[in-house]
Amino acid sequence: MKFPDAKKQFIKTWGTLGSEWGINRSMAQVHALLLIAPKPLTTEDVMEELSISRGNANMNLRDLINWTLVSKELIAGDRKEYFVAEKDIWEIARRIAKERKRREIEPVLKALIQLQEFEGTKSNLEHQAFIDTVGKLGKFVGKMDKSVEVMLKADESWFFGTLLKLLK
Amino acid sequence: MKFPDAKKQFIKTWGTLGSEWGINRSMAQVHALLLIAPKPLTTEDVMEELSISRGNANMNLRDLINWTLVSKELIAGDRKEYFVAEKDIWEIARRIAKERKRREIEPVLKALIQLQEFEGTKSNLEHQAFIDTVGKLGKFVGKMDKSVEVMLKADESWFFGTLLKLLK
DNA sequence: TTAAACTTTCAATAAATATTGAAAGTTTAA
DNA sequence: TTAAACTTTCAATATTTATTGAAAGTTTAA
Repeated sequence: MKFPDAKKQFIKTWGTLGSEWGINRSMAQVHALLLIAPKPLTTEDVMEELSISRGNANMNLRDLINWTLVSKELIAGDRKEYFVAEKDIWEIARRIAKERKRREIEPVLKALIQLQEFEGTKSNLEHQAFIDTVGKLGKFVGKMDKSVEVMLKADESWFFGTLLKLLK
Repeated sequence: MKFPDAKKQFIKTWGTLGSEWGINRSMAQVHALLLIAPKPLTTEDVMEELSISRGNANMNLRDLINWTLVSKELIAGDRKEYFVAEKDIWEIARRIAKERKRREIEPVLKALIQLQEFEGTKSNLEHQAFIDTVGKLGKFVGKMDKSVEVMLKADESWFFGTLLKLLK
């Protein structure tokens, strides 16, 4: 396989994964492109490589910066903005985990805890099933949240090495 | 908060989480409804409770069955099909993990391994950056895959117990 | 200042995805 | 058998989400 095809294939694969995980396909593709770029790219580079519009490239780059997966880089003597992706895979995983925890797990946890205030009637089957499920789900999501915290504090070799060895 | 509101709130919360994770909002809502149902529901029950069409209810129930999160239940002397959700939260998590591993992680891993066949030119910066990133990503996704395998074999108290104890 | 170089915004449009509902298909009781 | 009871399918439609591109906004060099 020649380089241009390998590159296309990689971008496509990452884009597919992104969309399966609720992430905009273009955003995942811009990320893929930057992940394999040996040097900072401009908005124009991204537009050209992925055949997307300026607005699209700009918005997705901005989103990637919000996710802290990409940062702007200034190059002396050039007015253009350049972009680079974080290349350390473990660091990427941590940043994604951190954001998803904040954006998704925490609000759900909060909602579930709030729903635990519902008291209901002891003799009412529907009420009891609700209380039971919401209680168990709340506990579970709480543990998930704590687990992500552990992962955020850990370093990669501890996480994959020590932990997984202990769990076997 | 009264029961009907708590119920609505729960269904809404679960639906939102679903759509953030690339799952059809209706499918997540049908799941939520079944999770808190004290007894099996029919397609009609689902249609009515969620104000969705017969076709929609049917398709989402079928999808949930494919995910092994819901099963059909026969009630003697009744021609209708009834549906129940798995209620054990750890079991739900395992089944989701199992399916996502199979549908998403494994194909990406396969693609990344295949891309590692690309050899490239030593003096070519682009080639070297590509090889480096794809190699590291492949290793990482491989570890993720293994971790999910561990989780699938573990039981809940072992998994969260060990993990969370190590935090302290 | 000014104007060129560059970035951002956003209303219009396109594309993707979900939903409907009626028709076709299947099963069962009589 | 048949027809009622029930489930599934799928083309049409609606809804949501992503993309475009030109205009507005910002920054910088001269």
